[in-house]
Amino acid sequence: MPKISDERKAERKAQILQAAWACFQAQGLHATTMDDIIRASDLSAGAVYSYFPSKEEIIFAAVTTSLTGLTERLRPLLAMAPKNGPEWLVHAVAGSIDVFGKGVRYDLKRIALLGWSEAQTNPKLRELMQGFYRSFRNDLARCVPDWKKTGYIDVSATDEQVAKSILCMVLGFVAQAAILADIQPDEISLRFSNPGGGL
Amino acid sequence: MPKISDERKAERKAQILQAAWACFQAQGLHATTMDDIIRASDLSAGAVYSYFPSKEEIIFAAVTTSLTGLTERLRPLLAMAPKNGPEWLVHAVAGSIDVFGKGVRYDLKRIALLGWSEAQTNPKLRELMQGFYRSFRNDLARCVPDWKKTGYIDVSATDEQVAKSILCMVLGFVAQAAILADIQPDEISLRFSNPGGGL
Amino acid sequence: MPKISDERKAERKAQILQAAWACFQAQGLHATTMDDIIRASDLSAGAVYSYFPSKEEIIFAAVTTSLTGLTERLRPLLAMAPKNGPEWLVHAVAGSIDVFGKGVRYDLKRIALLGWSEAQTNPKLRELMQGFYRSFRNDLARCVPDWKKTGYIDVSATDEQVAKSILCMVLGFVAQAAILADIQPDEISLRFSNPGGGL
Amino acid sequence: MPKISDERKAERKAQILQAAWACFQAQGLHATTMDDIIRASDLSAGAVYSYFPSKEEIIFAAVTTSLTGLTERLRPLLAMAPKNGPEWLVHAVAGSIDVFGKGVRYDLKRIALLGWSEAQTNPKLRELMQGFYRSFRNDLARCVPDWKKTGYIDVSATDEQVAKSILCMVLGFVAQAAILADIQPDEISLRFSNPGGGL
DNA sequence: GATGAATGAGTCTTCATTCAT
DNA sequence: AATGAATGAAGACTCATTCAT
Repeated sequence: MPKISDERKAERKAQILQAAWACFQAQGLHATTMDDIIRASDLSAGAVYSYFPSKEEIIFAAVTTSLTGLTERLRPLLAMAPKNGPEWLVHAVAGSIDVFGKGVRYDLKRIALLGWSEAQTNPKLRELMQGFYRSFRNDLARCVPDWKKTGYIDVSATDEQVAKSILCMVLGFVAQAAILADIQPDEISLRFSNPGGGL
Repeated sequence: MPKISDERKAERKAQILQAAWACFQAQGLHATTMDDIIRASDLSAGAVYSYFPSKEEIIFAAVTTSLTGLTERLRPLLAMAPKNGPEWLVHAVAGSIDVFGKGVRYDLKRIALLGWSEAQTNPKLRELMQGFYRSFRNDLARCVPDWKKTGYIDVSATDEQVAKSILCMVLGFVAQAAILADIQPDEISLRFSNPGGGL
Repeated sequence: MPKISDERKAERKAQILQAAWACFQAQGLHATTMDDIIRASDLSAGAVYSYFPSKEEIIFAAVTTSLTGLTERLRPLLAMAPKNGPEWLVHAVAGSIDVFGKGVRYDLKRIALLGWSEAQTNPKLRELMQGFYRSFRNDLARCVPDWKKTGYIDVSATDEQVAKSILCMVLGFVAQAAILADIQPDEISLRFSNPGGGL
Repeated sequence: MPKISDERKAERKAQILQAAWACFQAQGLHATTMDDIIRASDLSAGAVYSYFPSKEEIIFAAVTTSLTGLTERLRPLLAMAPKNGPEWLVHAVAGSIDVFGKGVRYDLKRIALLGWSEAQTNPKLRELMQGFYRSFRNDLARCVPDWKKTGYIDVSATDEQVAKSILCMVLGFVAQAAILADIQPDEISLRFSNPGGGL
């Protein structure tokens, strides 16, 4: 076999990653054996290992890929957020997460929980994830001044606190949808007022 | 040898569970070996197995214990919720989760993620967890009519949707605190109004 | 099973080591698989690994044991060397190596070559071996003054050079016997004189 | 494509063998993978396999080459041995081994040990090696009558025994130099007399 | 009741060799 | 002829669980 092209290489990597995610989703990160991934990817052990040096790297690459894909999808939503308001954004983001990978039987919400859990004990993964969520939260914070001007949200909270609160909403949606499986993106309501200004 | 008393038995079980959680938190559910738990609990393999028939049962019991303990702590907060409003409740619940087990180096937030993840592939655990969160959400829903009367929240959302939204807030706090470790319970803000009735 | 006694433990270790040597001698250090050793020692994989943490440690322990056993056998010979002369010592040492382990189908000469080879790339083993041979050579050097007095050997060579030369003889016997298998300990002759003081 | 010339073929073979030795010396025979050799020889896997059918054959060819090269170097020394005496010969042979391959970072002494070890379990290699050493020893034996005449050595030892003893010296030098790395060819002394004729 | 040594199926990973291109 | 991706059997090691003492 002559040298394989770079595209073909990337294709194979994607093929392995997709196989891996299918296994991870069905059995969990650790209960999935390399043999499962190897069989699911229709390759030999050696072939898989020529693309990824270890199971850990497959997990890392799989999470990275998910996070990168999600970033792409969130970018346009964030661009439209300032004029559409926070509730719209939460619905849009939650909706985007909800349908992510639906065509290929891939539930990003359930998979996110696996990643979060793994990040608790895997430093490299933890850093990757923190980077992603911090960046997203910063993007959120940058929308807040506009929202305050339009009167969408209470001016007394700092931009950062608002961003944290909205991230809570999004992460909470993911968790609740993954665990209880009975919540739709547009069911989230942000209509909390503050009667009399008291807390 | 004299039969062991029931209290002694419960004590031992608690001792094992505590050892297990310490390991789980440090290494994750699957990276923790029975040997780790056995050593940490200062018992013999046989002894541990006389209290729990398998590692899976230890995990299940550990989660159950956490959930039960949490339920106890949440009960009084839920009782005070109708008159204190939703933001107070979110702060109170998040705060309660935040300090849970702090005395014994036990971070409920991080551990919760492990449990959520495991519940994705372990049906028994999934059911347990669903029961707990559904019940909590129902309790929340029962507070909503009062909040609507007091004007705390928008009347157009159903009670269930409000409960779902508040649960998002709480679960999201847990996830964000576990992953980013830079959010305090009282930073969550619910002060979103709805200018012009739009969206 | 209750706690095992220290003697029983040492016995088991010896049992494993003996099994390992049998395999090593037959197949070489690297061609021997852990499975070979496990089967030969009539234990389970887990049992073997509870006594030795890795194959490398088994190799190291096996070499150490051989070297220790040999040291014991050489001690009395060295004590008698000053009065019996160098040729006697070479014959005695070579003879001792020749019969070492003959009862248990264990040829120290052939095994020594495996160890020497391994020491070329295994630093820990190399150090162990260097320590052993250096110490032996020092013992030899301490005999030389007596030999010089008795006229056994040429006074012009330093004690250390004589020790090196004798060690050559012994190591050379081991190598030659292992490779050609046609040399007896007492065939080694040291009767080289130096006519006319030349060279 | 044009057929490759025989010289080019031999060149390639030598290139592979040299690469192999470099790896063998650094990592040992078994720890060296075909991939190591392939990379070090700057050829493709297929190319290497077109010159040698297996790793074993590479090892065999490498040893053969070393032995052949050594034979060439020893021939003139053996021719001069009868008139120069045994000690001169030992120094000369040891010296020749010592400098062998020094230009190309190739330590014949260390490599010899790898070969000896391998020959313990590889019959084909064993035979090759036995042939070489037997032949060398015969050449030595043929020098002995002259040495006896000149009074260099004791007449009571058979020619074969003297040859064996000298081979011990040489092999022992190789082993000692490879293991302890602190002996020079001319440090070997053969000046052992036999006071009073006693053994 | 308690102990902890033993089990052995199962895990990840490597690597000599082949063969489609 | 040459390439190097692919194969897959085999290797070292782990660990949940058992059971003889």
